[in-house]
Amino acid sequence: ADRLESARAQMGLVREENQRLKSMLSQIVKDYQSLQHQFFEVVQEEEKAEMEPSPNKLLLPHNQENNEEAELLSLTLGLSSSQLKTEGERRNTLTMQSESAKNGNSDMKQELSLGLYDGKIMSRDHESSKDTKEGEISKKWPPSKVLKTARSDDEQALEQTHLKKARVCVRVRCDASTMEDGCHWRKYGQKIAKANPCPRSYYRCTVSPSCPVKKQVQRCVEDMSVLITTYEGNHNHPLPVSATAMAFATSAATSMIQSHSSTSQQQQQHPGLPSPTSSGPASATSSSGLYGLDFAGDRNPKLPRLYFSNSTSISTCNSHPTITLDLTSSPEFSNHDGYRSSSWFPSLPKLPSTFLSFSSSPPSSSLPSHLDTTTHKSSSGIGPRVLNHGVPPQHQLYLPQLWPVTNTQASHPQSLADKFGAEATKATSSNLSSQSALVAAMTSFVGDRATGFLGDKGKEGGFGLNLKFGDDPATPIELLRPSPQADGISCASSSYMDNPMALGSQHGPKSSIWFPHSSVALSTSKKSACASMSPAETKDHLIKFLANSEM
DNA sequence: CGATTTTGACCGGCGC
DNA sequence: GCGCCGGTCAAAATCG
Ligand SMILES: [Zn+2]
Repeated sequence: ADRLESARAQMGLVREENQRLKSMLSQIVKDYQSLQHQFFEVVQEEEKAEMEPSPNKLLLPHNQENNEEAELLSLTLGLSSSQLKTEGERRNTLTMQSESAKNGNSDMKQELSLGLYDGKIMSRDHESSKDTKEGEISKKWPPSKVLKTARSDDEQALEQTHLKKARVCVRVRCDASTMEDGCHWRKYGQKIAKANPCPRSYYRCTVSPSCPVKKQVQRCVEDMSVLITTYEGNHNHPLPVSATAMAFATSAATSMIQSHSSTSQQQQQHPGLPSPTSSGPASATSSSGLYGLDFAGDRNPKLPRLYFSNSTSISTCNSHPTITLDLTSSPEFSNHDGYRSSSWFPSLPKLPSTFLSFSSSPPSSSLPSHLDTTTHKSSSGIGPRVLNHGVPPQHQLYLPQLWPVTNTQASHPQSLADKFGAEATKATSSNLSSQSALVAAMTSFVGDRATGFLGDKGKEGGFGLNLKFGDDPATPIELLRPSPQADGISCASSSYMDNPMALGSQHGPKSSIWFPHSSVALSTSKKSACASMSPAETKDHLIKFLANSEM
């Protein structure tokens, strides 16, 4: 009886805690959203007024070997570093002044119209934009001749580090020809890269005609069931909630790379999607502590330990700084782990390089190795599986289930595309989303309550995001979304998340969030502070950022 | 009919 | 300068 009593008490506490966390999280998320929104507005305005690449460019700080963003959002409040911040402000004012000639300097006025306007301007990429505004080419990232001058500065900056735009490579087990990440993509090319019989497809984000984001998809040579998606750039527009997860993850990773590379030059390269040609100087990097979200306290009831994947690494391929998130570990993690440690990242001592991993169970909690043996048939069937069963399961195998078991069912591998609702897909994508979303949420949470003061400025009620830390240790964190009616935001259940179309068309702008390219979020983890930026710094940025966009 | 995919031409960077 | 190579363009073909 006594025992029971205490147990009950504990449960109560836990529940309470849970509750608190929940509300906090939802709050945070809301804040975040509103923040994004504001940011977006600001950027839009700037974009509209922009066309003044040169000056901005010049002001761009060195470590800004940004992605395309540099040009598009050259005036955005640089999130990457504090100095940036200030510079950004300055820039802001500048542009404002110049622009003020036409229309006041107020940003809020044009918010709405801006969006539309923006959309129109770029109706037709190249030519139209070219002739529209006198000579303000500038914004077209499709690099090329025209930009030459405008970019030169950037280029130089890039050259300094010998690196090109950062990329985020995501490995995920997926049968569909392309991973559903919530965005809309248009394929613009396909090529068979050397060293990999599987053709590589090139996609470009079509959500906004001006969006610089690109991605390339290719199957993994070693394991055909693994899809390697490489993202490049950050969206310059709000995107459907269904896409925020990935977007966030990638943008965060990107900024991470940036900050990382700016400080330390450790790069490691790996074969894989990237062509083998890449053979730059690659120094091993212990990415362990580097990445945020390594919520220590696994024992701490407060925060669950999060690991994104058992493997995240930074490398350089074709002079593109690349961060790789490996989400393939789920079902047959042991295999992969082995594989990975042996061939994927040969030089990397497979240390628990954690980025975000979503296993609520502590690493130590050995996961039943049998798990892999049992679950592993899944999608397979295709291609050779190179598995080194023999390889000793690495220490870091926590994370048995990134996805619910259901996902392993892939009964009809190929047909994924059509039967979108199919279990497999659903499980996969939705969870992927949830996970990332979770990360996002957690990140911002841990990152800083600074966001808190943003209060309820959020116009659209944000997508109520409720976290529920499963009671069952085996069950990873679960993301619960409010019903559509709840807040006007769609995506009631995760299943909705799977269909971007539905989201986009039915719910319009309301259900969108924009993740600029926040470095803020990422570097905020507590214990594992990013080498390049201390939490404090981050906080500072965040605050400044907020203040900035607040006006 | 608009949006997207296909696919071979085309381009710039790089190593030789 | 040449050819390989990762990428991109863009016209034609398809899709829905
Ligand atoms: Zn986009």
